[in-house]
Amino acid sequence: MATVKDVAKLAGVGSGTVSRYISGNGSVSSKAAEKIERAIKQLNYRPNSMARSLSSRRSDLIGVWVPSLEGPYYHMIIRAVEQELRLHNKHMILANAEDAQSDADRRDHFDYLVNRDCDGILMSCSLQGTFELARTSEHFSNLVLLNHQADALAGRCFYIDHELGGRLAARHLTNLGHEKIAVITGRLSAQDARQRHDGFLDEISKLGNAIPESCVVEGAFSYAAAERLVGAFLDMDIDFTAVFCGNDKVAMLLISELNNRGISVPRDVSVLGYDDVDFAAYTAPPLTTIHAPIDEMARSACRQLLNLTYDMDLPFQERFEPSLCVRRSTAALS
Amino acid sequence: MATVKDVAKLAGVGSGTVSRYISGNGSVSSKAAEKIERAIKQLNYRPNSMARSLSSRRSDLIGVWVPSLEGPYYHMIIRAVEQELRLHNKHMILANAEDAQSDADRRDHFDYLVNRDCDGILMSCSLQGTFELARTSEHFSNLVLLNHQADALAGRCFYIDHELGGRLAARHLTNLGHEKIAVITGRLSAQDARQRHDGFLDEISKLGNAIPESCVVEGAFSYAAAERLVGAFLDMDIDFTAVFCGNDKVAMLLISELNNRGISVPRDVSVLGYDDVDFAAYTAPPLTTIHAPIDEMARSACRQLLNLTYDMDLPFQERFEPSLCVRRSTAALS
DNA sequence: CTCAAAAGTGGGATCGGTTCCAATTACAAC
DNA sequence: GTTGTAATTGGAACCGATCCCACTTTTGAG
Repeated sequence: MATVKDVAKLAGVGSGTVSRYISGNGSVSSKAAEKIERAIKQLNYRPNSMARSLSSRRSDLIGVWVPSLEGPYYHMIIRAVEQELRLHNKHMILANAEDAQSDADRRDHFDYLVNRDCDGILMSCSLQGTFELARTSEHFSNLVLLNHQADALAGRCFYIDHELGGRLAARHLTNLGHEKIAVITGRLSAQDARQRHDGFLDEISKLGNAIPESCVVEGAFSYAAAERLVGAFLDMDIDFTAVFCGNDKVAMLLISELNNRGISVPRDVSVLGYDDVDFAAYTAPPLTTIHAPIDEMARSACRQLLNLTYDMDLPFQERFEPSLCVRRSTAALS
Repeated sequence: MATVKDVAKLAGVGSGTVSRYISGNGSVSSKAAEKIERAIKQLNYRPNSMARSLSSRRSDLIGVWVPSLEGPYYHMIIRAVEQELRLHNKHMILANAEDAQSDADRRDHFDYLVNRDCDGILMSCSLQGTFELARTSEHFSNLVLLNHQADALAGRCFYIDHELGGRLAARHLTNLGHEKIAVITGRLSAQDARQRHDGFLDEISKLGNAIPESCVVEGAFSYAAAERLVGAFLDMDIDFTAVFCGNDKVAMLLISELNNRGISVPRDVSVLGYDDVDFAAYTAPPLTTIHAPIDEMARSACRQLLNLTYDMDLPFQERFEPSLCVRRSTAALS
């Protein structure tokens, strides 16, 4: 493999000139540029990224930490981030903490990124522990958070206004005439689940309704956990005509299990999802859900991380608004 | 940040000794080891990965090329690969060619990985073009392919026996008494889609049935394309009691659209999926499908890539067998 | 106790870039 | 033609590891 020196020699210039030509930092005469260009072509030269990183002290690597890769949610984030980074010729390295059993494990996953000397880190988290993780990290300054609002990280938190999302959900179900509503939330220790929950219940009460605590079920959201949760929920014999689910995965699962028990959606029961993940439009029936602009949020976070890390000036926005997306899993109470 | 030299000085040993201690290549006396260990702790030393890579000429980076990140299929691969690589302290960098418009674009995406000097590349492809891409690459030797069999790459191709999968599908539907069967396949220029298709039709004819060409519909598999495909398919007014779908995404979509048109699954029509992706068990009704061990295949490919690249000796296997997974989207013909 | 083989060691050369600096050249204004 | 400023240049120093080599120490067999 050819090196800068080879190129410099062939082009009859100094190695510094070649470097300047390639990086675009500093001026190079057009005569020299032409000779260098020719030499690069002739030698089929490609800069060595390790050498470049060592010497310039930037790896051009962005670490992405996610708590899980099961289901569509985090995948949508990965997809958006990969695309955005590729646009700027940065590379993503990924750490999935799904198999972590403890905070120490989660830190290991974090270190897996840090040890790679990535220039910045994007954490998609909502669990309390993850934020603490970020806080104590030495990489604090080039860190950006998805799905968490924290004063200490003002300007680096990207989030969807889930409280609003909860309100939209409450209004939709109320507008349809539903009063006996059950709620399946994610872990309320997670900020985003909490906000949806709070927004929903507050709006419900503002609308003159009240949901007894026994109608609110809390649980985790992996497919397996959600399956258990939904089963347990239906066995509780709660009297409801509509269910507000903490995410689309749970909504889909719930519909499946309701069908299984001979209950038809939306004829007998309305089911409202949350997130509007990729498959939400294609279930049977297609999910009415709260559309969360996950993709745009991820892109924004990514752009701001690039700004912070590489002193760029890309446009971004921290807060995103969800919107109601009506399909066919909810219907007016007959 | 502390360097080897700092550690060496503090420990009162040479830098080579520190390096040997850390990498485990070469012997270090227990006395020296102890001093080094102490110094590392005291200085909070962490090796610089770029310097290490430059000097050792290995980046410990594995490139993963996928044609798309839409839907669960490739995500399952990403998830498996990330986990397997992390286990061996390698890092994944990802290139998603979803936005590629041409072969040149796809090559750009490939170069995006190569330019990063990754040590090995795993390509998950089935399209013809991708294989050509791999063939002409200078990284040929440390390349492993998912979902493609090619003689030129014997020992580096990891695949599921889709012909068998097609046969299993044919037998299942035939056993249930279905004769009027429609088929929705992926692009037949892709090897894996072709194999499913061929296996299915061949087995059907072995079983004494025949499917007219007009009952076989070919199309692409993005959600949007699949939606159009399914709509067009249903508008064709084919007479069928069962449909064999090229993947679960299409099966889910088809069920949704059938419901929409007042046709119930499996009462009126049986729908058979393929792949057994993560959500297949949770649709309404849960999908009967051909389980493809995607996860294990990806892990195997990854392990063999590690073997080739880092001279390891991890167990692997090239061929995987699909199996029938009966849930509730198919039923006996009444 | 001797001596050869093995184990352990220090430090310099090296990997392939970037970046700084002093020196040179180009150019415009007068 | 002179001068001052800006553009351009070559090359050395450096980034922080690995790894080789020559050397010293330890080990154990006889």
